[in-house]
Amino acid sequence: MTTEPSIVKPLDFIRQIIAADLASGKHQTTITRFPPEPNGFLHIGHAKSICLNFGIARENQGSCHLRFDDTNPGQESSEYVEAIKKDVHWLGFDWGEQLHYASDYFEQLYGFAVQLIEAGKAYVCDLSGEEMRQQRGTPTEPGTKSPYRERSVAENLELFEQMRKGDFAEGERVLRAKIDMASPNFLLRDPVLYRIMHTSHHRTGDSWCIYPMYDFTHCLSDMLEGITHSLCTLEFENNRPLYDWVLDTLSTPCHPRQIEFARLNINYTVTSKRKLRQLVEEGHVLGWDDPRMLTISGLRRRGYTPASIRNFCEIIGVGKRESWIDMGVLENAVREDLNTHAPRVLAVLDPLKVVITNYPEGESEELEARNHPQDPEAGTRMLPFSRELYIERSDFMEDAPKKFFRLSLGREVRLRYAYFITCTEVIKDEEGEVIELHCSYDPETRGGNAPDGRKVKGTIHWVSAAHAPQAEVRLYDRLFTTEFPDSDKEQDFKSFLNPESLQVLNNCRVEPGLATAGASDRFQFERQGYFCTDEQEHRAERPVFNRIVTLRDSWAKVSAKKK
RNA sequence: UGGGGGAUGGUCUAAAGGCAAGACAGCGGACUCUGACUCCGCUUAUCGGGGUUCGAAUCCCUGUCCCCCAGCCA
Repeated sequence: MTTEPSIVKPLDFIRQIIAADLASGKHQTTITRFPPEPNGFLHIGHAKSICLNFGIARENQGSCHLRFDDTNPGQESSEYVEAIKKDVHWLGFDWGEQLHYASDYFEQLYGFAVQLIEAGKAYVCDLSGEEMRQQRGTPTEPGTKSPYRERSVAENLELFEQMRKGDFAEGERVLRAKIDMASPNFLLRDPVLYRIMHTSHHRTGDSWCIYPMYDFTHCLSDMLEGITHSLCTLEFENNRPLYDWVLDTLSTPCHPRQIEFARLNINYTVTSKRKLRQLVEEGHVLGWDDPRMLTISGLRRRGYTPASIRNFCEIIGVGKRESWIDMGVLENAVREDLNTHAPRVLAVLDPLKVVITNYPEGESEELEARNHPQDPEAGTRMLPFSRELYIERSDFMEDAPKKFFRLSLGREVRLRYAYFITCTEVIKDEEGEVIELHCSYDPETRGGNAPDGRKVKGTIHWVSAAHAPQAEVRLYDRLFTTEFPDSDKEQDFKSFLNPESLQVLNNCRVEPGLATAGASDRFQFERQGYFCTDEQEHRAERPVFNRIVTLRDSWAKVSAKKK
């Protein structure tokens, strides 16, 4: 990955703050962090955060820590930890030595809690969750103070230690900060710092039965790691006063600055870990890495390149207003990358047999084809040609309009890199379905050009029937039928699932070289789109391709408009 | 009826008191052995109302609309 300093891009508001902090001498370096909770797979929204945090660190020769925010053991697992590490690496980022877990700080965090109690700034509260909720107040009315708020330091210390020892049942007591029950910000109305959970943790096992809450853990973890800028999404703006309160109250040696930015939203999909998990667990998709999911692993399996995702994250920018990015922007990012890098091949997805009646039976020859039209260095390959071919069913039309630049009875087209052919006869079955075409070819046009200078308007792709391996091709469409599936108050987002988001084609025919393609190899099937061998299921005996994205198709636009 | 944020073409992002710019989408055209790519052109925006100023997207006042906050989730 390279940074291009040639074009001076305006800095986003976060980079401006960081540049100012460096310029003023407030900081000598920049240390950021990406802090996922290991309770699910990363999605495209996380990619934005990853690119931001790791990108900023790289630009400033600082570092970016990968820290797992693993304070809620019921939800979390080490499978998620491994998946997340894999995804961050795949995206092209490296945390070096800076791999951390909030659970590494449990002992220190406990010590900070004790300090807070000693300072009279925290207390053990016996209220139940329901009671606490009732006493929290409303936006306009202050909450009521807990009857346990004025316990002595000694009693709090004793109780907190008992909580740690496991003397209480789950939910029986919590540790609360003593701030202000009348604050207009609910988060300052004596928030819970620790709760009792008799649950094993994926890293600390059963050594703890009290677990710190996010607001207590996150700021202190940032502080312990010397994070300079703690970047998070907008919904944490209300948490910032609490973030600052904890660090100020404990007079910590450093005080990272929390800055909030707008999370990424993309239309026709959901970017919420909770909802993605629901799709997986309820079987609406095949797994976290289903190619229709905008998880990092789904995008990888779909065939997206890391560079295209990074580029996408750069294009969309970083700001503070809530925004919805059009799915087309993501698709365009991968097209742009693949257009320059993906080798071109011929593959027929919906085969229609063509017999070249004037081509000798039992013979074949090889024709040279370029691997990339704009890149001569990509080289060439040889394609077998013979009397029986397959073309795309949609490239033939019996009653074709004038603007249909493809095959029709009596019309001449070019077979890419091969010959001009003219359709002479249409063979149909009893139902009237076209099952075969008879065509004649012009031997003079070998390679694709006519010596007499005559032109054809259309060029279509083809494969030689005897030489083309059969393949499975999976076509993907958007997962949801509506633009904002999760913003409907009445209807569940799953009711907008697109029943046609996956279409499996079993009878595709591809050019011979594709059988030996490796796992996750990407190609452009000419005139159709970009495809990728499936990282799990592709085999030489049974090639499996996933469609990454279609090519732009202005003919589809024209023909759709006429309808 | 509290507090915290936000409003620039259809969408996203710039412009830091001085020509409202770029990308995506859309439309039209050129080119073409991919109806791809590429190239050219075009349509479309500062939430409303006041004010300050030679000059306001930007500063001030005011109104409107949208998002977030009452988990022992993060």
